[in-house]
Amino acid sequence: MKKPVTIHDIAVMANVSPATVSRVLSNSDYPVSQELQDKIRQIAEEVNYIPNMLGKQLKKNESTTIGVIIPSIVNPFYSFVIFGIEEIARQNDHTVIICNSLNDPKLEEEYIRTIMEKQIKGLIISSISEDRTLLRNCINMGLNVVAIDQVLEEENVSQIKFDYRKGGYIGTKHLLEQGHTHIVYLTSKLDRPSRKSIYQGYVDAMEEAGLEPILEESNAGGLYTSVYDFDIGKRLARKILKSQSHPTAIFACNDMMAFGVINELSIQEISVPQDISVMGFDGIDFGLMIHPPLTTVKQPDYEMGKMACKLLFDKIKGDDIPSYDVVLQPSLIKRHSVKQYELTPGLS
Amino acid sequence: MKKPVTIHDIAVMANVSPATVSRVLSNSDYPVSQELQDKIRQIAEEVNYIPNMLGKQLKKNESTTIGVIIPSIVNPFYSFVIFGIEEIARQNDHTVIICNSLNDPKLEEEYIRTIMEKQIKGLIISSISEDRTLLRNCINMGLNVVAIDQVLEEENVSQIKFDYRKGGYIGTKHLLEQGHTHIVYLTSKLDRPSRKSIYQGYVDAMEEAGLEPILEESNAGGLYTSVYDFDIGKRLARKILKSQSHPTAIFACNDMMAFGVINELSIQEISVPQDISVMGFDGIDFGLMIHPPLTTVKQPDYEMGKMACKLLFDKIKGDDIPSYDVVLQPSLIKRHSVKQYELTPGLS
DNA sequence: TTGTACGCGTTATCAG
DNA sequence: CTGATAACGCGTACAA
Repeated sequence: MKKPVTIHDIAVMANVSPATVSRVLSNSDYPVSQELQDKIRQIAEEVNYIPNMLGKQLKKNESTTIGVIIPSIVNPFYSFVIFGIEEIARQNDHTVIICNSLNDPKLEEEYIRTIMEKQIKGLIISSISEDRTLLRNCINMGLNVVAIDQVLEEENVSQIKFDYRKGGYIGTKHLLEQGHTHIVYLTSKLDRPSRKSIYQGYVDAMEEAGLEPILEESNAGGLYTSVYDFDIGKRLARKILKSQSHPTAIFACNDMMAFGVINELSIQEISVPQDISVMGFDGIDFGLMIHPPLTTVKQPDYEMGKMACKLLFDKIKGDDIPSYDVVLQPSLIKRHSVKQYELTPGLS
Repeated sequence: MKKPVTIHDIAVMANVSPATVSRVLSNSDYPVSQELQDKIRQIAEEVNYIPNMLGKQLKKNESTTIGVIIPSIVNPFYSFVIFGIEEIARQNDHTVIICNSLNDPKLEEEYIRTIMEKQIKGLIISSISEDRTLLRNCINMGLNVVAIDQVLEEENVSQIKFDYRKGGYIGTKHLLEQGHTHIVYLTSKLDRPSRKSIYQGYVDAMEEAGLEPILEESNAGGLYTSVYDFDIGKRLARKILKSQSHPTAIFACNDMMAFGVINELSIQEISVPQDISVMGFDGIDFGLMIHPPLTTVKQPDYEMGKMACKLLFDKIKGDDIPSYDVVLQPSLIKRHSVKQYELTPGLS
């Protein structure tokens, strides 16, 4: 295991100064004679020179990696977000470090600290923490931050927002347009702004139609596996079936829960959508693999990641560009888990 | 955006030398009087000192990040692998950079180079490339490598293997034991050792039972999305139904394909498992969310990631420990996509 | 127990 | 156009 070769080594081999080698090998625009350029490049090639980023970054105080903090990568939604992020990062010759906060503010803080220590200049975060003092500090020290998924109202952080309320609204609206009037909304704990917004959209659409919103909320808090939401869906579905309310449609706050609902209904031999219609929220690919394929509200995950990363590089490069937010719009994916009733003439 | 404070700054504030500050703040075992320790720590706290890892690493030639190269994070299997990796990495105060090779040897090479430039000492890789010269070089220069998923027969790389053949064998065996004799094996292109091995296990079990193996192979090559495999499953299912072969069971080379098969069968109103049984391979969580819940062969993804990362740290720390491989065993997850025929007395 | 001085690999400044 | 030299922030012989 020999020592790696440095520009100094190459310098002595080529009988030039390390400065000249640096200028050539780092593609500086500083003028160097073609003759020396060729010579140096050839030697570098021969000895398999690999530049040391640490030295470079220490000197230039720049970084070629960005940090991403999300609750958990074991969630198709975030997988796609990261996929988008990584694509843009690669185009900008940056690499991505992934941090699963597991919905734990303590872990989140630990990761932010690590990111600062590593002199990373850019962070994309879905923050779960209430306490913003650390992040505030880091921003003041030059960290560029883009928030996704969860809003993060802080000066100088850009946000990729998503119109959750509208998502809840158009999902409900679709059910109404198909003739449903007895629609219950299923959700895991309404402890995050995003979840509240979806619910709000549902409420708005219902009230607009002069109908009574019916909420079924799970009080269980914050795990992060997909099976977990699935189970919540099953449990709430059972609860609804036992109750006296007989909805014609169920709107679940995410696709996993919707899968759970459909699963439970099919076990109890209630057919979807003939007996009860089901609407999801997220638009992950698996929705089209189940039976019936899930009608759902699409939250653009991959695009969200790409946008977030582009925005981040805008911030990192142009220090004079003002922070701006982007609000992505939901769209409806019509598949086959929602039944159309006889159109009621009164509805549009 | 003020300059970050360094140990030198703290040194002047405390009227001591930078060396003393370094010794205290880096928790060196070098003796420093309690008095000074307290003083220095307090000042560091007050001024919100954040150590610069770059300087530290440049000096000590150590790294606190490991690299992971996998085909695509948008694949539940790899998501879980990474989840396991990150957990162990965190326990060892390391951070993880994710590289999606997208099954492109060119990209893979690019990432390996980047990892070397960043002076990273540990790499976990599911390599797609045929050409090992670069990796060979890196290993000689001190890179520690653990291979997962795809075998990588190189001196000094440890491997987390998985007994694919056995997986194919026990999956088939289960179908045989349930009384099936007409079993067809569905697979995407047999261009990787892992896929060949599963198929081999299937063939072994069939021949052992004196039955004819039937192979249905997709010739389409290398995309990386889940929907892709799903579609292959659907297409191959259609092909089988059109053909004169009338299998009682279908064994798919991964769960996504199995989902596709089940989906296509259910669309054509062929009921699973009453008319045709389906066996998957992977054991991802979604298998239990579909109808019927998928019987499948489990490949331990999360555990694979954890093992790989532990092995990697063994290599990084103990430079005298010999490389060793770990072979993980498959297990059968019995759910409800396989029907039991009347037991044939002749079979065990 | 503390301080001095140097070097890790690189780039930027300045002088030639 | 090229070279010497001084940083970047930190750890560590060696000296005191």
